Amino acid sequence: MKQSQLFTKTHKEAPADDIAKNAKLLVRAGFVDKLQAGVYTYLPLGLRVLKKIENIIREEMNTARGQEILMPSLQPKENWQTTGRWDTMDDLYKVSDASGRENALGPTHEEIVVPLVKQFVSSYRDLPFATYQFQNKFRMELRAKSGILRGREFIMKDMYSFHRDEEDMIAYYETMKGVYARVFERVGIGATTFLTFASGGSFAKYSHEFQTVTSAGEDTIYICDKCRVAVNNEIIEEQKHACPQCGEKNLRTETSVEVGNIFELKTRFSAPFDLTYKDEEGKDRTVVMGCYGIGLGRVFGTVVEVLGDDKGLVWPRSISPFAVHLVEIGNTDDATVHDEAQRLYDELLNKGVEVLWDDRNLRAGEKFAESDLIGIPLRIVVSSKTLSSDTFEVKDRATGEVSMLSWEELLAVCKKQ
RNA sequence: CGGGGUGUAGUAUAUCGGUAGUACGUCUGCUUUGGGAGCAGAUAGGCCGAGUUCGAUUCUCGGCACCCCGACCA
Repeated sequence: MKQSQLFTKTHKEAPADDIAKNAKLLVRAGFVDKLQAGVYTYLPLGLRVLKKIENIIREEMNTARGQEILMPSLQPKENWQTTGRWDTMDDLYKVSDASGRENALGPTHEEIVVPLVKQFVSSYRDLPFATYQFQNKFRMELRAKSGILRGREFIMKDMYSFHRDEEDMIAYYETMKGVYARVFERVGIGATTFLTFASGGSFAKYSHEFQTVTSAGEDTIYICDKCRVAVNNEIIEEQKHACPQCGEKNLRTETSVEVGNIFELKTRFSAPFDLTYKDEEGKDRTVVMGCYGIGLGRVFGTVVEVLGDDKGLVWPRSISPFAVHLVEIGNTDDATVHDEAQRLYDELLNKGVEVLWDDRNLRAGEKFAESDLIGIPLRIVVSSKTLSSDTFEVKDRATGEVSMLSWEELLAVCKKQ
């Protein structure tokens, strides 16, 4: 894409009132726009990142045999009354129409997915399976905060699994731990993300969260470096400051943000909707469920918090809006610079490389500063200086390292995943 | 929801109970072109409502919005 055609612009200064690094950088770089507290628009660059995160998650959910669907946000009150959550869930948005009919704006989808699958499940032969979606969730947070980390409307991947018994559910739940770890690895926060024991709510002894260490977080976890697991502060009393896996008492304390969680729902939602199947003996049995969530905005913002530096965003290749930032400079008098940039742009596109081409007639300093702010992993400069050479000047955004590469070498680094 | 803070142009800010100023941005022109450049010109602003006052952006009250701390967060 040509940068001259991007309708968004970057800002030299960040909004004064936001403290969160992710909010400052993402707004400055033109990735997101804040409509109101906790409610954001994803702009072209930001949406590209969001979609890449989404696709990574989708690939992993499909690998886990999840089947993608899309359920509505507007949800009848009756469904929520069936589980009792119409009255007990404090952060539920309730809307009513002209005739007085009440709906919830979905904060989660157990109340919808369970009646849905009830239409299709009747035998033990129909189990197990899992279904998931990417969908906007609404939660009336009393205090939205930390940029896109805690919003009132946000996109979430929520998956629900259905099983004939707890044993089968737990086996699937265990595989999902690995699937989740792979997701966070792929989006670039694997090294700082820990499987964390958390409270199980009313369903199970523990649930599991994936917590990423960052000062922007709002949770406190205790990490066992031996097992690479952690314990959430909320259950530390019953855990007595010990690793639940090896018993180690010397745990490292960190501030972290919850980027995903998995729950054993068991029959909490299948029972009220009477979601049952017939077993081999023809006896009715209640379906056992698990659920698995990842907040996409959370993941997005967390990557910014963990990897961003004082110059701006720093994207891992896997979720960068573009693979390379082609920057031409000094093109005013010398049309050959622009021609060379055009040639390179076309060639890279031809090879399937995603390029953002800064074709604007601006000063070098401005373009470099903006390139650093946007944070695409590789920057190629075309200028009168580079024209005479057969090599390309490539700068690594994360390390700042500059190297001169041949066309083959350039293609290789551009395509490297 | 409790506590604290802040609302002035697209952004960041200044001053003031009496004509609202600066920088960045944006627009026009010229110069400049390897780290947010320069000159000239232009553009655009007091969150809403009530009160005090001859006069309120400024003081008072109410509302709303935003930020921060806390509580909350299947």
